[in-house]
Amino acid sequence: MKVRHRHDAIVRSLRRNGMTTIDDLADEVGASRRTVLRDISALRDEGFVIHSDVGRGGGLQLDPQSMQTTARLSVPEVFALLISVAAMRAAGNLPFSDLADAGLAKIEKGLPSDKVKDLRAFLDCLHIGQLSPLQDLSDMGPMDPALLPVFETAFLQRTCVRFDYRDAKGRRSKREVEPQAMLILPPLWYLVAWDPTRDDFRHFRMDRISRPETIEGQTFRRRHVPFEDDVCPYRELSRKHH
Amino acid sequence: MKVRHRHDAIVRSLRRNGMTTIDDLADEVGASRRTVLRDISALRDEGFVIHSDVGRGGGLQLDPQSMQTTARLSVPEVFALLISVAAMRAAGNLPFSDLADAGLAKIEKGLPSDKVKDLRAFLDCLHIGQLSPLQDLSDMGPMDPALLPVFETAFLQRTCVRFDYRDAKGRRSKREVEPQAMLILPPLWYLVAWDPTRDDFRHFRMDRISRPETIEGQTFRRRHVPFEDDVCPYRELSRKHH
DNA sequence: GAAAACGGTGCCAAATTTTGGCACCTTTGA
DNA sequence: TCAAAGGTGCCAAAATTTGGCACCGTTTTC
Repeated sequence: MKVRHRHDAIVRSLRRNGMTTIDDLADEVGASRRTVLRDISALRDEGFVIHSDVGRGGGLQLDPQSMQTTARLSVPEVFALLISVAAMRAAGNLPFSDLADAGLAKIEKGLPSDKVKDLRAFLDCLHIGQLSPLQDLSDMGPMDPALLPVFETAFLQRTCVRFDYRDAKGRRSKREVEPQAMLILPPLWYLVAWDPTRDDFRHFRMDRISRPETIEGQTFRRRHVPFEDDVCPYRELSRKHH
Repeated sequence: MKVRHRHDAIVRSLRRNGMTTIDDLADEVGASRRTVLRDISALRDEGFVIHSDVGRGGGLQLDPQSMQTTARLSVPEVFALLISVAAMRAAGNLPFSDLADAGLAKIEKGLPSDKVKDLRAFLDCLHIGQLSPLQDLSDMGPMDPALLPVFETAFLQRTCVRFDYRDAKGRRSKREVEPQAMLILPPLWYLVAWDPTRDDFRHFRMDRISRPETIEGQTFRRRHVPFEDDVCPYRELSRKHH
């Protein structure tokens, strides 16, 4: 029997019986007394609160208050948490990131609404870079509020997107691209997209995009976006865009 | 690395990259090609839908709609999430902080009250400064992975900690201190601790700490750490440490 | 048509983790 | 005082996981 399953069995038994002894548990799950003790210890590490009464007539009791993670989070809340943790990881060298990730994975799983999946698909394409100390933030403009819904659709359903773009020198152009990823270099947001007419990746500062719209019925394949680890190979490009 | 964690890492990577090859995955999670293949197989058994394109130019793709299982959030995971959100709020340039806070508040309600008190107490000890543009990051070393569990225990249970420290001039010393706060000046982390033998606060760069261990049974009282608002009065000190 | 870049399988020895047994400790109720 | 309870440290045996290796079948590229 797998460890995981045995742990589950122990928790179930504790829930059911209220009070149990280690030997009974060992008997029930078919493991040795020593192993059950180890399991109990592991469960405590995981956060289960298990009271133990030592001495004759004693036993184990699972605190029913422990491990209640029945939090019903709203979709925007989960979304916000996801971004927090992604940003945290991107900052680098932060302890506990793995734990936070693991926790979020569980939260997600507890919220099986379609809307969450939509947002998640959107977030899957999110790359968050290091804060650039030399960044010039002065010309960061507001983002078009229509962007988010359009790109949500784009990332979830892989539909192409059309928009107007104004580059660093103020030149305007019309684009039709395949959105492949989002790149966040706080506080700037970029869209990384494959441009079929140029047959190459291009990236667009989100606050320079206007009049975005979904191109109905025109879908695309995902490509390998050339990111290396968490380091942003577009650093030079983004600087150029400033 | 535990199997379960590797599986999570793989799912995360698949989500992030959209399209990946097995060799890339193996590289990323630090396992062999064969092991990753086995993991993929296991994930498929668990219900994840992973499409594979064989042949040159092919790769793996995770169906974002694919199944998710039940949730069980552990206290350390909530702990990690709290830190993430606190860090993000301090960074100041990402939206959605309020939402993330609201979400976490809901999660907290599900935990036993004493745990929440501990978590809050820890958060109170977390000070996150602004990124200094002039920061010299060149000598930031890797943190000892043993630090995390030791300091988690220290902050949650108020146990003293023993470790070796190497200061800016390379001098080594042994320390036994009471961890009072964590100071984050991205990307540097400092431990702010009361040193009983010196009868004063000392701070330690996390990446210069080695061989950390919990001093079993020796606990301490919290003290008032002399921070003012979110500004770090140790700025000079930390610079001295660079 | 050959080579290269993909995913995938079977097998086995080595590495790693888990397990069970044992001795022994402390606490508690009868 | 004794028996029944939880708990720890240690170690060798058992089980599982891992990493090579050889080899297959596709598909794209040259």
